[in-house]
Amino acid sequence: MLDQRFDPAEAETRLYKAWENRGCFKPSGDTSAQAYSIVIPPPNVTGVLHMGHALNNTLQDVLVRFERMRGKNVLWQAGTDHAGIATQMVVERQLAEAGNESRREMGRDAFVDRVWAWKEESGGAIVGQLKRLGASCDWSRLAFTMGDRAEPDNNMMRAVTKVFVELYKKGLIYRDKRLVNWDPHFQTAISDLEVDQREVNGHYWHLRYPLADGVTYEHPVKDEDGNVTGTETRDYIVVATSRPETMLGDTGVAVHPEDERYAGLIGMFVELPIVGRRVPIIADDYANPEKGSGAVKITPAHDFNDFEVGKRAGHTPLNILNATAHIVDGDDADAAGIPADYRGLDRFDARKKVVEAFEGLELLQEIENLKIEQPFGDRSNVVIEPWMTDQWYVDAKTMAQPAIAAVKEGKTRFVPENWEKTYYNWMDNIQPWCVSRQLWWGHRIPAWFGDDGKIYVAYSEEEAQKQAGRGVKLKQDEDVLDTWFSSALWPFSTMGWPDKTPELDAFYPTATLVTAFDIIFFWVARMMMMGIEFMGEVPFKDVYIHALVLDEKGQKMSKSKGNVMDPLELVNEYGADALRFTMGRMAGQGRNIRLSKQAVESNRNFATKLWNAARFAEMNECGAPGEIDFAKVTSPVNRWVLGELAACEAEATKAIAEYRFNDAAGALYKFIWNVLCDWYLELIKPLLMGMDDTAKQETRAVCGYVLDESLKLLHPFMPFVTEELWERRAAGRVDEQGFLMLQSWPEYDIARDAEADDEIQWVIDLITEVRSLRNDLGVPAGSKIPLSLVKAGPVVEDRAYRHEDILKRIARLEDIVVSESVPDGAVSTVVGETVVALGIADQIDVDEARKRLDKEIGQLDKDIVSTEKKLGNEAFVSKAPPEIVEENRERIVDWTGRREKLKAARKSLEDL
RNA sequence: GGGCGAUUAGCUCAGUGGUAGAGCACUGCCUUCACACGGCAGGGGUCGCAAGUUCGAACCUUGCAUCGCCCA
Repeated sequence: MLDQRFDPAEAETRLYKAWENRGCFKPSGDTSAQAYSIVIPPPNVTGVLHMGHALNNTLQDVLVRFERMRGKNVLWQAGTDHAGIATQMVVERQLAEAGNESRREMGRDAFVDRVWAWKEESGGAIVGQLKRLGASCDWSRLAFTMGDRAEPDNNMMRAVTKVFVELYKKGLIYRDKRLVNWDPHFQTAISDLEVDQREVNGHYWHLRYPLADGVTYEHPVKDEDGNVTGTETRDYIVVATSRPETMLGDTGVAVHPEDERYAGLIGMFVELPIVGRRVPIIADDYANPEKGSGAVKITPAHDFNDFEVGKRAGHTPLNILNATAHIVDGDDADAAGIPADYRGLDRFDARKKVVEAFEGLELLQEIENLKIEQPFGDRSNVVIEPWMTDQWYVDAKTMAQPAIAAVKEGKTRFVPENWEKTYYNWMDNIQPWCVSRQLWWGHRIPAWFGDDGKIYVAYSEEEAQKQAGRGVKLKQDEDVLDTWFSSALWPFSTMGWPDKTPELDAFYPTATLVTAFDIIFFWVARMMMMGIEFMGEVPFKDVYIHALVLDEKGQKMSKSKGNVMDPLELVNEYGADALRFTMGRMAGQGRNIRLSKQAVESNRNFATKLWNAARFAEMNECGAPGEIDFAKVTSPVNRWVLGELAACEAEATKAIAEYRFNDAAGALYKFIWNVLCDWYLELIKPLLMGMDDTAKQETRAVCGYVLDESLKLLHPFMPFVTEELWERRAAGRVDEQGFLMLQSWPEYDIARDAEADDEIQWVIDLITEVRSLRNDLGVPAGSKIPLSLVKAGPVVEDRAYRHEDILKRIARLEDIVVSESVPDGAVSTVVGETVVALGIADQIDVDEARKRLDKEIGQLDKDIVSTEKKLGNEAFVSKAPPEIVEENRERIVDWTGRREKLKAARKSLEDL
């Protein structure tokens, strides 16, 4: 006997282990079957499972379980990435907390050893968490972007080296000095995508730069309303800046070429305070006349826009900051003319000192308070500096072209389609991809600097030495590659590339990539470029972009807002199935998911409902019949439910195949709860308890069959409760037939039986109508009442006879008779074509009954009038499709008939 | 400023030209032999606003408003 409820905590780990131990997650290896593969977006090795992962992996698991059941040879490739900065940060923090020597003190090799040790010990906790969720990845192939340390020659490492070397040979990787986003905390370049633009309270300091050579000009003066009232003579020009310290590196002041105020100053010079440098006033469109004073200081070495302006004007950038964001010392300081007392100052101290100096010189015109956008490192949380350094770049612009074409040609398809635009937008404006990072944890760049001043890129130091020739001393580049460089190879490196492997033959290109939109830039684009370049084929056919998971108010979950929901807590409380089904039901295309505990709870209830349906089946000996021959099923209710089952299967199958997860989950929910539990199980109770043995056997078989089939259909979404029931419903079944997760996805040889459908629908309508009347009129729930079918024809009489037991049972009827007229003391209504009379007048408020009828008659009046009006419209009749016109005509006939009968019923109440 | 999207019942959302829907919440009744994590029955919406196209618009077009996200 089944317990009253499913116990997820007990069953989930047990079932998961059983699946894993029997190798259910591995590809079937059936090479005659169609291959289906998904590579997991590798979670960060330092990561913990968040809602985004829960959604992402639930959807992948639904697809993978579905396709496995459909008989495909399925690989869901698992793995994690090494997350350069994040991991290095974790280990550095540990060192600091333990009071150990720092990274720099212990040296590179020791530190990297330490990171590997951490990775082996506590990295990849998220793998265990994915298992809790039920993710059926092939863990035996668990990959890591840096490969297996015990095997230094592993393919993951070789893949990265090969890609770097070959791209370099093709000129698609090069070294360049440009501005990068520099993280002064980690002292490394980071990508645009790792920079958070945050709005913070800041200031605009309006600084007066004295004009050189005694030049003056007339500057317009405005009154409070902004009207120009006159001019004043100025021997300075005002620039506004949120970063006054950068003035030490200014190379000019820019004004808009059409800004009349400053037209006469173009070509003149200012004399920079503090550093005493003469710099030119130039014309450039970048200066915005509307913003601040309209004049903007230009610091090419420390601002991306200024860099471009400086380049146009031919200025040499002056670097004033070092790697830790302190003012430079030495040659750079000399070049910029930085006074001794500024050298070595922290950037924020320097800012104070510059402002004080301007104040002292009476050159500080104004301090404006306002919100400014400031760049922060998403890992370090410090302000990012644009900084000039030598870095390695991938020529993304060139590599993007075939990647763009592949989507245009439909080789890769975005679902939903509109994400193509985001992809194109990003790809069309793609910047050189800076792939070097000043970190120790990662793939060391295979480049060697010779003492001959040349760079040698090679597979190994030996090879580099060969290139350089004897006598040249080589030193390998200290830097490592961006984590995304190796992640970009994921769809083929995880399958063994650069070696030729059976996996690559079978599973590349992958079928689908499942990811959130914020990863389109990070990852999808880069995999496209690398996949096409090295495999000659796109890495995936479909890219399914799913929603973001927000809190119930629609806000992004974040630690600082304190609205983070932990998926594992929800799994513990409600079970993995409940969370998964919630994700599935809410995963509509193009919509974000607002997750609430309540939603998860209601889906847990759904699991309980299913469980209890199985419990009912067990109590009534509805076992597991295996197959059912639809042609031999005779009872209308059984033929009806089989038709409903087949319709549900068709809808669910189509929906999953089209990534409409919410539609699939919705169809299953409706079928199992509203069709199977609400009606079918109720309708068959008399058959199961009755004396007709043939009908009983048929019903037991159909009920058991429909239940087992429901388990199959629901399995991709709710793997645990369905697997548990699969086993519990038929002892020993798993040993004989295998797990539910390995059963074949249903394909039915079942047609809808219109006659059975009509009949059951009539029964449902009658029951519903009687219940509604009873409730509305306050008939006591327990009282049994007589029902008359007035002037019922043979079809209705037949149905009433056939379903007498169930009608009596759930409509609480005393008896059912066919009569010539509405009996005295009866209140009537209409079901289908038939007037149905209930002998309840003595138990109810007759006024209520009259009101109820009046209301419905009134509604019909309105509907009939509006439809008649429509049909009276010549334009409608002549232009609308004939079937629509016909539909409206039929509607009028139906409604009028119904109205007449209701009016008669109303009349019969007059006398009471 | 550019792009994308949203606006339908109290809440979360389906619904892409033909009688406005679901889940949750709410109200009433019911502890009936699968399930109170339940059953039954109800109430509740001029589909953001305006104009247009159309016989007919929640749906198509345009404009506006509000909100969200991404990019600059």
